[in-house]
Amino acid sequence: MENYPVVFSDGSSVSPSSIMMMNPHRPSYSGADGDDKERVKVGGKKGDKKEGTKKHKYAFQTRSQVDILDDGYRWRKYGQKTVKNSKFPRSYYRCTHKECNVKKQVQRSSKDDEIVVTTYEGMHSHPVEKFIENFQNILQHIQTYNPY
DNA sequence: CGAATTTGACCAGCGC
DNA sequence: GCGCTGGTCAAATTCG
Repeated sequence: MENYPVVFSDGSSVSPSSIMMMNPHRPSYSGADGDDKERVKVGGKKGDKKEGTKKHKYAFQTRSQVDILDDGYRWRKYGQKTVKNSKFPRSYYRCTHKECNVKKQVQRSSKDDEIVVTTYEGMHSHPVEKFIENFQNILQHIQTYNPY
C-alpha cells in the first residue's frame, strides 16, 4: 500500500544494514533524512496543524512469536487498535524520550500469527540507551526461524 | 513513588 | 454529508 522500503526477513534476503540505518551508532546513520523535526498529526484535541512534511517509514516483516524486539530503545505503548484486515489488534509504540518523536507500530498477520510486521516511523535524535552487542545475533536468530 | 501500560473516547481522512 | 477506518490522547490502573 505504501511506498516505503520493505525488508523481508522471513524470505532469505534480509538486510541488516537497513535496520542498522536507524541505528545512530552507525556513521552512515546521518544522511537518511535530516528532517527529524517533522510535524506529525497529533490527535485533534488542541489546535493542531497538519504539515505537509514527509515522514519516513520503514517496515520490517519478521518471523517471530515475540512482537517486542529490543532494538536498544525504550518504547512506550500509547495505543492499540484493531485492524479490519487482521484478527489481531495493532499496537502503537513511541520512543520514551524527551524530544524523540519516533514511532513504532507492530502488527501481526491474521493468517500467520508468527509473522510480525514492525513499522518504524521517524528517526531517533539521541544515542541508543542500551547497546545490544548481540543485535545482529538477534537478526540471525530471526532468520534461523525460517522454516523453509 | 515513579513510570509504563491499559482501555475508552475523540478526531481526521477517505469512501460512498 | 454521513459513516467507517485508522491513529492518538488522556485518565486510571498496574508494575517495578
